[in-house]
Amino acid sequence: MREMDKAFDFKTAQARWYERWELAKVFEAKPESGKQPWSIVIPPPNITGSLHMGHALVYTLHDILTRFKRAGGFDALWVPGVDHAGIATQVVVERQLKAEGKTRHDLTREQFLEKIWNWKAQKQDDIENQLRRMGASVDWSRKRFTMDPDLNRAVRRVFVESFSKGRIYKGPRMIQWDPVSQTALSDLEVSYVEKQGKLWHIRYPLSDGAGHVVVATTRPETMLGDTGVAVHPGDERYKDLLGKKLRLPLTDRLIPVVADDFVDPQFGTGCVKLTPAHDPNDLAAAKRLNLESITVIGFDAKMTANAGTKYKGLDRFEARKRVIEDLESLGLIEKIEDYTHQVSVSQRSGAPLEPLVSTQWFMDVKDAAKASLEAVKSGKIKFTPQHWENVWEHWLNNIQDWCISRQLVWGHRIPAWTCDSCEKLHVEMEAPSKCAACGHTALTQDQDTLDTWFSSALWPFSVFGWPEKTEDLKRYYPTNVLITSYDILFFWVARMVMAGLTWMNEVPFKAVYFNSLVRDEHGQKMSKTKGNVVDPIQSMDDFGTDALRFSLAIMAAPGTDISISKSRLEASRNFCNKLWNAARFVQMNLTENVTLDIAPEFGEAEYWMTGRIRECLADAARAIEQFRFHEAAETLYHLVWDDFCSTYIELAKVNLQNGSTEQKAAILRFLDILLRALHPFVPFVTEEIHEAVMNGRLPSGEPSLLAERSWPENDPILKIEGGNSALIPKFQEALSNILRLKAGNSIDPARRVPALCNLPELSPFSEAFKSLAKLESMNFQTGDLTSPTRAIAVIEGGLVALELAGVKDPALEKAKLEKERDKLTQEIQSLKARLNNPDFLSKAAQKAIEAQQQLASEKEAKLNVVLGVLGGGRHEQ
RNA sequence: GGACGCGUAGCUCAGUCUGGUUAGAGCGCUACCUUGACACGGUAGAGGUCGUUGGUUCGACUCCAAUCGCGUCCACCA
Repeated sequence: MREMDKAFDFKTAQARWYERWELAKVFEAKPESGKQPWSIVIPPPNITGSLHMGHALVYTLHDILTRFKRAGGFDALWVPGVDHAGIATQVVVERQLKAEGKTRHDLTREQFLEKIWNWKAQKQDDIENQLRRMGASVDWSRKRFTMDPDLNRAVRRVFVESFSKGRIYKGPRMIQWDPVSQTALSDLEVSYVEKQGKLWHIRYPLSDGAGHVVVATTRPETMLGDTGVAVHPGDERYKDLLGKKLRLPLTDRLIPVVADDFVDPQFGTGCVKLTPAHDPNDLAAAKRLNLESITVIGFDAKMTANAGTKYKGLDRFEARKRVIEDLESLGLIEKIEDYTHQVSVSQRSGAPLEPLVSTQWFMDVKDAAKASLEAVKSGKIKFTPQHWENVWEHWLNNIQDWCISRQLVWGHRIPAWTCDSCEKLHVEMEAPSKCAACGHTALTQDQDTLDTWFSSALWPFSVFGWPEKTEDLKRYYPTNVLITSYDILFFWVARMVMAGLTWMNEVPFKAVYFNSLVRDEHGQKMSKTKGNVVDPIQSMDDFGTDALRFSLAIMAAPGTDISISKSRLEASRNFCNKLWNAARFVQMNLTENVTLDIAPEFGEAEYWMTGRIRECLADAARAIEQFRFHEAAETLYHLVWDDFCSTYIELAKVNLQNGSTEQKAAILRFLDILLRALHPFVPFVTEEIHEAVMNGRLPSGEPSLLAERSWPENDPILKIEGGNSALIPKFQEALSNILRLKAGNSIDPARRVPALCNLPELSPFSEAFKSLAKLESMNFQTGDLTSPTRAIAVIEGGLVALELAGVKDPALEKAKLEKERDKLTQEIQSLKARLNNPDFLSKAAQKAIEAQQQLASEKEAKLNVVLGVLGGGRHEQ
């Protein structure tokens, strides 16, 4: 039997245990076990990232669920993996190249890819080790990467079939173009930042010389591509201008004045310049009005030849300056206003985007969106918190075709080939050896790759080997729950549901839990610029993984943000230490013959403790099932600290030190149950204790690793009922009143005084009273205890007293009792008022009425006792 | 413009869905205690008219409405 240290040393425990678990393959799914499957897939972290608090939270919750289910008798599977993170990764590696003074164009596609693959291998290792540090009980034998060959096959399959069904198509459309990363983006990857800018009012002269119209714009350089000016059809001011031509300044073009409903006559001058090539609204209007589209800004964000020789080749922002200067010198600027407007930028690169018409691949997701909407409406997928269903509905109802092609090297290459000879497009699983149309053997594969989220969408079934009909797929799909953060509701969750319904004909998960945002100790969003980032790695180094996990879990109330702070981490560390020391105390008092299979001997304390455990385990299990992790953690926290440590161990100290083997066996059993219950939350400290205490005491056939043992709710010891459940709370009340009397009368806690109580049922605890309150004696006698030499306190159903000849402060005691009398009187008054109210009696539930009556009579009884003591007179018990 | 979340103790947060005792926790604070599991501990305390105003109800922190303050998302304004 190893001596336990005075404090839990998490540093050595952590690495040791993860290795042991992994070696024993505790976390590997066991399809052949005959157990019911339970599965969850990790939201694959980007290979660009390193562990932050958001991950730490998600992994903690995943792991609590997975370990809980594993212990609950399920064949629990948590699939780990990482995401290739297309743009993000390429941006990072290109930045590295830049540091070496190179660009990606100095390398061939293959060389560049090789560089990224090497980088990926390193990062993947890092991420996997971080998962291990978190204690994540993932099945490493099933780990996946979104660009694994199997997953690539799934991607190609979806692409090819979608194409053949017409759901994927290629064509020119307006997209958001990132001129820095040189790629198209989907609408979701665009964010809008507020910018202080100007609103330029520009005069466009009428071609007939009869004046001008004024248009307002935030982007003057686009005027070079204007092909019309629109006014509202009902706008009287411009009625006469309809159909007339304007001379577009700085060009030699004539453009028409046209009418369209989308114009707001109230805004600006009520005239809108139309630049169909560089604005989605203008493009839509131009289509309605049959206006042509002139591209004046190219993919490099420089002005094209269409912009005129004077501006051609200028960067768009440089061109803006020049256009304004030129207009000013022509006297065509009517006015310039300060104006705050939203500028679209790439979420990844931060570059200002350019709306451009470009030929890209798109996916029509309308049918899938409808089915996904239905899946949530019908309850096939349940959201926690539920209010995200509104957001879900709104987005899916307004969904647009998804631009899936990216002009990146890193990603799943689009399986499309064009015949070099006849230019026929072939979309196939494998490269065609020759063109099916003309027989030509030279074909060129599309250069583009797919949006990262394309492969992420397939994750819940691609990880199981789809499109092959694998055993894993059959067994573990659909998964039971998805835990992720709400900021990828559309990016990922929606697309997984759409893909799952389309390709598996079944939802990918039955529940979605949206985890909270982790903020700093003042509820501020963490950011590098603010410098308030709490690093999970640092937290684990300082306080231990268990402390980090427990802190996150106990704060994880659904739908609310989490504030992580040093003091919270300390509190959790202290909790782990408390558990450790309780175990240490138990362990140091156990002889070797005390084992878990010895039938325990029960006294009142054991009956009570059993009841508490039973209740708390049921509460905790229910809370976990409902994703109320904070409730589960808090329940167990108080079970350990208040019930087990403060109450039970104190009562059982005598037994623990001098009791029988059977009495000690009961204590051991309780500790064992607590370890099993806490293990999903704090796996390391519990496993470490388990080894130190249970080694050699486990029944034969019981796994020696705590990680393999069962959730304790069905432990036979918990079936034992009996005893008087009210006794221990009564004892606690009596004890704390005695302590209060000592403190209130300024008695040195160490000074032993005689005490009395008139509740004989508490007499079995007289030793406990004496040792816990440092009493000289504890006597029980019925009837009145009042006496001028005694300090008295009223408890439920009776009195406690301290013999304090000469020390007692009668005035103080009187004041205290009077205060209690007044409070009780007031409470009784309000209860009586309620109970005398005919409306209450006729309308309230019978149960509520009875509860109030019961309460009133309890308070009255107590008041009587207080009055009796105050009267100093005789008092019938 | 549309939708959603939050406002409870000095701080950070539970509780509100499902109305009914004296509204809880952790940290912090005050006093005392180094007692053989634990000072990462123990005991006793102080501290809240639950943002505001109305309404519903026998009864509101809880339900409804309005309002103020903070935050988020979606759409869009040339």
